[in-house]
Amino acid sequence: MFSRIDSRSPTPIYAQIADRIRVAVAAGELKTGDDLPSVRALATRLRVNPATIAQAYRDLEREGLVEMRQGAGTFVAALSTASRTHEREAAARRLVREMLNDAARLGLSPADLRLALTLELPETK
Amino acid sequence: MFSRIDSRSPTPIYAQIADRIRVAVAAGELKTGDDLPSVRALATRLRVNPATIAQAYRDLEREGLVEMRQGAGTFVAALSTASRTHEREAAARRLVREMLNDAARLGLSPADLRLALTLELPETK
DNA sequence: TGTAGTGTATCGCCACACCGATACACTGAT
DNA sequence: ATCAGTGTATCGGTGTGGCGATACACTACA
Repeated sequence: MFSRIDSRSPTPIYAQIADRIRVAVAAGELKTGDDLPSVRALATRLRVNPATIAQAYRDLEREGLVEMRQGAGTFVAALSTASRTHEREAAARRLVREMLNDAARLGLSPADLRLALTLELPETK
Repeated sequence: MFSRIDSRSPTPIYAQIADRIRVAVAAGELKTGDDLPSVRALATRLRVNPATIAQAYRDLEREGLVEMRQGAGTFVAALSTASRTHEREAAARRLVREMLNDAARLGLSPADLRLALTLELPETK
């Protein structure tokens, strides 16, 4: 699951790890109550510092995706699929708003974005 | 034109300046051949270092938006409106691709994005 | 050809993000 | 009550980006 960790990537290690877990949860590979590898175990496996793993887990906890229990471990949080989709919608809207901001900073109009979207965004059936 | 420069903003000063000029060009406030304030003039006006202004101008030059001529000044580049729109389209597509990347990193599907777009993106007639 | 005005180049300081080393604090099973 | 296993906290090194100070190089115009 954590085969590809690139310490020379511009995206920091803790972010790469958090990303992996986010998609695993979204894809259903990780379910409510599943335990993640311990901070130490994953750290030694990836030859990385425990604090780095902890930072990834902490980010996920702030998002409500996992729950860290000192002394016990880190587990996928018990969220209903409803609230989970709600979270995804909120995240998607943040992304879109961010893109709109960037577009405004560059002097691009919503029409410019619409054109680009029809070209780049995969069709959904 | 440069009334609002916030040195405490997370977006660096040179980027704020470049942004202002980009939207001014996009809005037609600056036309081909218009000269921008000199590096020094703008630097003293904004109480900022000349190198900071130069960096903003250099970024705009790499984008092909302005032309810097040593000893002479900095001018809005002579681009056809056709190539200008082409540039805008390319920039918009970069933004969209970047958003798609972020979405993938977060485990969001194109469908999630579509929903968010219908909610956040202003209608265009 | 001088000079005022322009962009250019280099250096150094500062803040901040990333992350490794290390020690601490808690929990649960035995 | 112990102890192995868990998360937590802190410090420090390293790299990088932003940007100020300062000196340099070029150009246009009188």
